[in-house]
Amino acid sequence: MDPRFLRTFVTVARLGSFSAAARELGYTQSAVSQHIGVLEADLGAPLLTRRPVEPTEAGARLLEHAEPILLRLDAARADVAKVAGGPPRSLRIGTTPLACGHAASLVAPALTVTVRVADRVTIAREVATGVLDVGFVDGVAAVNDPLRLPELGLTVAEVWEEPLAVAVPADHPLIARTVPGIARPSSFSRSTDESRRSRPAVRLEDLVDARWIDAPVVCAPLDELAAIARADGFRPALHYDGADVSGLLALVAAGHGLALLPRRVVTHGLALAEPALTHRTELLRLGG
Amino acid sequence: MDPRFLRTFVTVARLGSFSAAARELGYTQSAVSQHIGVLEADLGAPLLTRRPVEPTEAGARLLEHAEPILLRLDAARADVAKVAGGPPRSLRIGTTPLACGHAASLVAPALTVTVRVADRVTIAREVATGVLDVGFVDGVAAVNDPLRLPELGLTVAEVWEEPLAVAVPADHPLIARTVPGIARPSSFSRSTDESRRSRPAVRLEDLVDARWIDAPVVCAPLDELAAIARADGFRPALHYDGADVSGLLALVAAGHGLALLPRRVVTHGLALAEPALTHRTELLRLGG
DNA sequence: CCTTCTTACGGAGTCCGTAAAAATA
DNA sequence: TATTTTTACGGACTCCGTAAGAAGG
Repeated sequence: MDPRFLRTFVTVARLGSFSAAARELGYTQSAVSQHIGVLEADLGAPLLTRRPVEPTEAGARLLEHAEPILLRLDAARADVAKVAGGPPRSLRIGTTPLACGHAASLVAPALTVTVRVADRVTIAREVATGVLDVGFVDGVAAVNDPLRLPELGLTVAEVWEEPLAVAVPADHPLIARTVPGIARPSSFSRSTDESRRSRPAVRLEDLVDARWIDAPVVCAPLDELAAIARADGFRPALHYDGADVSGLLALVAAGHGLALLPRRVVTHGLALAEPALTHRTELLRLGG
Repeated sequence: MDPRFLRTFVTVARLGSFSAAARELGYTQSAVSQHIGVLEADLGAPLLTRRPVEPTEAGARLLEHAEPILLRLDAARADVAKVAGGPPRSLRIGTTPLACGHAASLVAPALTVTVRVADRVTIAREVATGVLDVGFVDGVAAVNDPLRLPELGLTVAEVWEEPLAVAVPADHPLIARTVPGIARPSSFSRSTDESRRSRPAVRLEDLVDARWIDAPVVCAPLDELAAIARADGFRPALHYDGADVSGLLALVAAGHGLALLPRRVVTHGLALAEPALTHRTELLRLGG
């Protein structure tokens, strides 16, 4: 199973065409056909149907392994290159939108610093492959639990955890029902210990049936949230693909749904009863 | 980075010798030398020192990636072979010692069933590579958290969670100090809710400085426990390499140290205050 | 010197492009 | 028939064994 063949296999599967894959990879169609042929002979099973070109069951199984393998091979190369190469000339920082504040905590030395914002998995991948030097990623997790990221041999160099809150519109019925009158803009920043204690916090499982906004780039994807909170059925009322927090908050304010975010960015929100759930930011580095 | 070359690299690193690796892999010394040479040229850095043969810094980084990659390649092959091959003739079950009870829950169909007992990582590896059809592994984790296993594309088909207890000798000072008089053999099985409530449970972090027995094959390794319980310094008083629970309990009874085990196997023990920590057993299968 | 690793060289096999054939819509 | 994939074939390259050459201890 030559990695090159695996690469053409995933490319063919992705593009649904031998010829298109050949074009993308700089091979001839013939070569691609031979790659797939060798792979199928080696594994003893057809991996793709032809016309239309789609993965067979065996091919689907292989696909699920091939991509992590190829990614990890790139990570290995990048990791070796890093220790082999001398001191870095520039610093390339990657960060998810909400982790950007922590990224600023890195004192910038006398280097050219560039910052790139993307989603969690992209950041992890690019740190692993050496495109980025460090990455800041955030998400929702149980206290002291690492974020669930693809295993690429990355190390978590530093960790920050902060409380969560459910962002809600100012006039959301849930506020009226469970915590009357807290929906003031400064509810979190100004509330005293006393007012906070007197206000019952919301349990996540009670909000399962509410309308949620799925904003996987900004914070935890809903399906992941369901796994963490041990509650099925967080169905999205709306899918927000932006990377911008204020845009998400505007949607929440307009009543399109709720969102689970770090308390610091939430103006109208409900405190969480789950103390074991936090917003976690991790600083990722390559190697050990 | 031909996987074959990676394989000879890890073999050379493990054996500390080109010739020994050649013997083990069925190559000539020359071929092994060429493999390493190609790898070093490709990555642009020396990977091994010669005489003595030891990984360089770059080599150490590569090693950390190479083994998971090779394992995953085997897993991919096994996974495809599984869907390609017809219905299985025999069922090979792997299990960790404490998960064996759950393994018995698998109703055995009209197949030849063989059971193999090994440690967690071995079981996971052999399920991934198709040596075993299913695997039962156990360990300590936070409630609803998966066990930390090498990422090999395995699926968790079923899960059991049960309460934990700290196994202690009948006359351990901790019993006298924290929960006087509970060290009766039937303390857990016979205790009523009332007696249980009146008996203060023990927090794991209070036991950090106690003497522990590290029994990584039987239950969670101590270093992992430290990570889960967020407490450093679980230093082992004794390292138990056996796979046998009764042997471990005998050592505990003889006062050689404490052990964290599922409550069902503990006769003299302390209940845990952490409700979020459980003994978890997972049924592992290949593929999705 | 003896062990261990490296280098030189050549045969067998692999990889991939050109070109022609086959297959499917 | 038009498009896409497969097969045939050959050149260049790779892999690995034999054998001779360095390099340590």
